[in-house]
Amino acid sequence: MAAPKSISKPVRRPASRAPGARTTLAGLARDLGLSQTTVSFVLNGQAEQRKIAPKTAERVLKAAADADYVPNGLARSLRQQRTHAIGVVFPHLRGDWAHRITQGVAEVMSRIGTVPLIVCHYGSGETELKLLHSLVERRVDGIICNPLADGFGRYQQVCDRGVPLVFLSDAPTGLESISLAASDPAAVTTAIDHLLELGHRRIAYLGVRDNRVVSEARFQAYRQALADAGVVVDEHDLVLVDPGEPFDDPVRDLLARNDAPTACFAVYDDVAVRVVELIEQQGLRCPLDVSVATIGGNVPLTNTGRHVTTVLCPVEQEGKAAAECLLEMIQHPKHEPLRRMVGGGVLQPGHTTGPRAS
Amino acid sequence: MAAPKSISKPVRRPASRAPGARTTLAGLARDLGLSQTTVSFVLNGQAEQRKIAPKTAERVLKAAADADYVPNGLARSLRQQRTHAIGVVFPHLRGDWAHRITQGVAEVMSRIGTVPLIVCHYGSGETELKLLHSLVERRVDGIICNPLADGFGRYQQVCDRGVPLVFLSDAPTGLESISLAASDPAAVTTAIDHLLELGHRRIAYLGVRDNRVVSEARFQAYRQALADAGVVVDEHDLVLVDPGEPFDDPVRDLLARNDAPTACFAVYDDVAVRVVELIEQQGLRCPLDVSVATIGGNVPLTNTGRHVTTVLCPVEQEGKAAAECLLEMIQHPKHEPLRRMVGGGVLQPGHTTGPRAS
DNA sequence: ATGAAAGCGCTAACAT
DNA sequence: ATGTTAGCGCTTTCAT
Repeated sequence: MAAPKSISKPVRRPASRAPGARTTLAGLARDLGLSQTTVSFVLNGQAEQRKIAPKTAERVLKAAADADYVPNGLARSLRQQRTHAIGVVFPHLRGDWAHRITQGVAEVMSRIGTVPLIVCHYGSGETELKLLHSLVERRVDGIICNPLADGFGRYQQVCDRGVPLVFLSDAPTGLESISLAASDPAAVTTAIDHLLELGHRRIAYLGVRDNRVVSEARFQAYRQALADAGVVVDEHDLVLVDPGEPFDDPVRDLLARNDAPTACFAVYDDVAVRVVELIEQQGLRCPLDVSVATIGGNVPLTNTGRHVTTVLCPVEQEGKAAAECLLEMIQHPKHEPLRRMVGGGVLQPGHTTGPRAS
Repeated sequence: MAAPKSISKPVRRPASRAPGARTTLAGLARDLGLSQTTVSFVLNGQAEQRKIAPKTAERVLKAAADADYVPNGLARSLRQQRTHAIGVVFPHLRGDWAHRITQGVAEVMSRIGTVPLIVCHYGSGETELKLLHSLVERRVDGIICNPLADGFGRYQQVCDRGVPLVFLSDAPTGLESISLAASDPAAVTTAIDHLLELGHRRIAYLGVRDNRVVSEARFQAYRQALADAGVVVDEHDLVLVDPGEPFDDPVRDLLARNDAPTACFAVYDDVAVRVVELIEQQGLRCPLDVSVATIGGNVPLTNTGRHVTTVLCPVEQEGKAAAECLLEMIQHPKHEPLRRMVGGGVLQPGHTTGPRAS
């Protein structure tokens, strides 16, 4: 019989033990002279249920507190196949939009002890892809995403990999297989109809070529609303700038024309605010010379004395709706894609007038 | 010799196999007739280094792609003791502040393939505690946090648990042991001095009791700047509202007084914007009747025709500085606490005047 | 009322 | 050039 090479097997550490060595469940159990099972049960509040002796439970709790034990969520999630985290993917965090959305999301998710992890790709599809991949790798329980117009492949991938996905606010055409929570696009119609009712027939469109589906959808709704009213759109009244590009020059050109439009529809409320400034800088009055309408409620200013008519969107409700969709999908996989439209879009008038008699 | 109970050991599954069963490294290796080691090395781009036959490497890559293999980040992180994620904790996501901060953070972190996971507690200390705990449990590599004034215990805990922590923007007194990246508080002094130079002696303070250290710090800097100039502050000129509470009434009262102040300092730029609106609503002109100064650069409007003097903060730089601090701490633990002050605070004048001769 | 042990899916030190 | 294997720290079934 060959002599054993060594009594204690050689220990192989994945890395040199970090100096801030953390207490583990095993360590705790060893110190207490108990099994991991018992300690685990107590720490997860199952002491009663598992008939652990109250004295034992108490000892465990005390030891855990003394050692400042923090369970390793990675190990737990790996074992449970559940992270109790979701990803929320935004193209930007400007204005109050992301704030209000996530507030709605957090409210719903806190009910099941799930934390929304927010990521932001600043409009870059490449970054978005990396972030989505990272979230999938991290095995989040689901993802809420405000989609880019050209990201279909990425979103499909997420779904194929089995991660529940809900689109937020935007309704990418061609991906009806993915759930969606959004504001009713009727809000645009509300705004345009309001201007039409005031007598405007020349309503400019101020938009951004920002690669977002909502931009396109709003543009279409604008055209449709005018078409429905039998109004022909002058192509010169369409101002579409690239993201980041200032509105200054195109808007000035627009206003300087002899046949300048009598009203503007701004695709987002921050655009509206900027346009009002430009109008006033041009020595024109708002709404007397030019009326401005928009969709929003994200820029606080639009509701407080700015000369803009806003169709207020219930943004938090959108966040809640998205979160509820996702919850449904997490709890009952194998679902038809859900579509939740948040009504609302309340006209907040009073800052628009009819066109001046010329 | 006792007969073996069974050829194949009983399999114990933690849960019923999810229907969307995912490919694992083991499965891939089995299908390829290779060891996990080989597959792992190839998939981690160490094929060359480990002298894997190019043909083998190719086979592995193809199989992984075909199976749409996504590595399990939980398992990887558990093993490597590294998540390649950091937490970024905000009290709110309003305005452009969080957007600009995270842009700076992301820029730095992307260099080392680490993703910033943003969380938001909406000003609630209780929620903040939960979020910090969750991040620690999830074993993020570090945390950047814009602290609340009463959260010392929570932050100390994070540090004690061995997670690198950097404070953002705010400088909690009494926690000098924690690293910090912030804007130079000299910005407040710049603003106040500017107003003093214009001849103002009655400079109101418009602030929020929002539980943030920066609010307190700015308030103190305001008092100090005036004290240094030998100006006595009228306690009636101090307007401090609770978070969420509107400024409308207190500001109207302030302006309606016979001895109304000739200038205002607003603690944040969104406050400034609101105050200008209120001033104009009162039929006063800004800056002719009342000048307004603030610190910021987060509300786009302040720089575009609003009648406010702003000391512009290089917000992205603050984010970058915080991220660089954190990086340093992650890569070299056992560090003295770092303090990085971002200079800047460029006076953007032109919208403030001296007091009117009375 | 408590414990033993089998994994979750991956990495990496150590063979061969 | 490729394989074996011991964990990372936890949950949970089954046995006692």
